Amino acid sequence: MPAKESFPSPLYTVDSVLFTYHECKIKVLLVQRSIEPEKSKWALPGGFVDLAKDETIEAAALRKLAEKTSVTPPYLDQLETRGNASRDPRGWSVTTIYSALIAHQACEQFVASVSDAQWLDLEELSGIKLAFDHRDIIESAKERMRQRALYSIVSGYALPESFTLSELQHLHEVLIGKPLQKRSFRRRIEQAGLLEEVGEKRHEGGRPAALYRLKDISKEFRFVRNLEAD
Amino acid sequence: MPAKESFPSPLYTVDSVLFTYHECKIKVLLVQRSIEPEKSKWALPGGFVDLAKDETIEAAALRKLAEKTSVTPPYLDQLETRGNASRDPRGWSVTTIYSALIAHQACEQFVASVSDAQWLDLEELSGIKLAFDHRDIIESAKERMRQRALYSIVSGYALPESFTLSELQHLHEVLIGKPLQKRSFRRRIEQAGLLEEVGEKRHEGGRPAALYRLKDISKEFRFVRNLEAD
DNA sequence: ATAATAGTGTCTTTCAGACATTATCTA
DNA sequence: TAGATAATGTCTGAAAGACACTATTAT
Repeated sequence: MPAKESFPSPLYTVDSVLFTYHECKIKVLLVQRSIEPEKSKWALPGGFVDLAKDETIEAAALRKLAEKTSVTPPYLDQLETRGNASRDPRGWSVTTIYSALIAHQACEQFVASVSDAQWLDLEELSGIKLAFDHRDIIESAKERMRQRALYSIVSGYALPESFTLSELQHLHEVLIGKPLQKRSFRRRIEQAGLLEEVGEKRHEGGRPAALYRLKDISKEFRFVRNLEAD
Repeated sequence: MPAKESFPSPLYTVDSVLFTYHECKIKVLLVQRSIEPEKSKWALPGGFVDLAKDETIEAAALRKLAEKTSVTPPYLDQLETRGNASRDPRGWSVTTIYSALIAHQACEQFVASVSDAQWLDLEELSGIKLAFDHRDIIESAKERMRQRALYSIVSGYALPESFTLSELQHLHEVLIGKPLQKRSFRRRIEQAGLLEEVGEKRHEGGRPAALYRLKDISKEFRFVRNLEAD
């Protein structure tokens, strides 16, 4: 057995992949780093836990998000934790990653008003310099979102509080990457009673669509059968 | 904005919930703490990352498990990370929890030979003093195992390398907490091609059962439809 | 009326549930 | 032979896929 050791702790941070949906695209919130290392590169919103202020790591993630968006997202879910000797040039570091969703309109103003935060299309990521292993993390968060779209409707938290079924379906189609059967999509949502009707709405031509909002149970609900993938 | 701060790191550890299956029971590996805090209470195998020796947090978890069982488990999966100001009396602490599976026979000898490690029935947990929030963590790992049993057969890694379909089904029944339809269980496994046949085996009375081993694809495979729960 | 989008009817397909039947062993 | 466990046949039922059809609006 080894002798008594001191065990310095690794650096520990929390980061969030905050998604939204706007103009038929999935977007992710990025902030520009103002300090070394990786200064001026774009990164996920996050940072060190404030041991005095934060009660939990989740609270730390929410605090960091609120600093960048002025609001706290209605959906936050722990994704995974990555830790190794090489992801941060400062040395051994660990980060717990949260996946979050918010309506674009809810923080559009605020994000547009600051220069160090922006919404970026998932498609445009390839051209951007990202800090640390954040590109890989976003990829993994995206894949989890895609899987979730097959058996839940939590992705609806990326929409405004009220939305049409067509909007919700289209969001799912973008996430999954292929078209869905309207009948199947609506049938299961109705059967599970996941939505609440609110009013009516007019569109560019066509019959007006009913508006819905997510019931709280949608957050936990999982369909027992997945939609078709690939 | 706050002034420049120092940001002390929280304590960071990795812990594993190592399950196995023996004599029709699910068991979890516990180790007795030899030092304060929570000295002499039973705890999950784990501890601090060794920044010099461990390349990743997963490697740290495996190293800790190997110290207690002498072998590395064939299945290891990151469960969740918990971090708050109150779970450890020493102060702010964070732990990343892995869920692992191993055949009972693979480490039976070793575990039986040391006094500070034991396999404990999930049912017997209520009578034992557990350190920190480990009881709650085990509960959460157990629930995840149960969910997985509905759409995958990874729980088979808690069995010896070769096993019968009846054994695998019974393990699933214990995890899920209710009997399963033999036909449904076998049909989906065969259709997905998750197992490999190996030989024959004799039992206490009755027709001999074919022996199978898990194919590697079983680790990633998910059925699109869950078995019935509740 | 036409175009556009929302919403429904209904038939097919897939796969799990239920349970009976056959197969192969031991005592 | 009976008893036990393994393995399969097959019918039913639930829910998704496919796609045509109707409904309601704007122009």
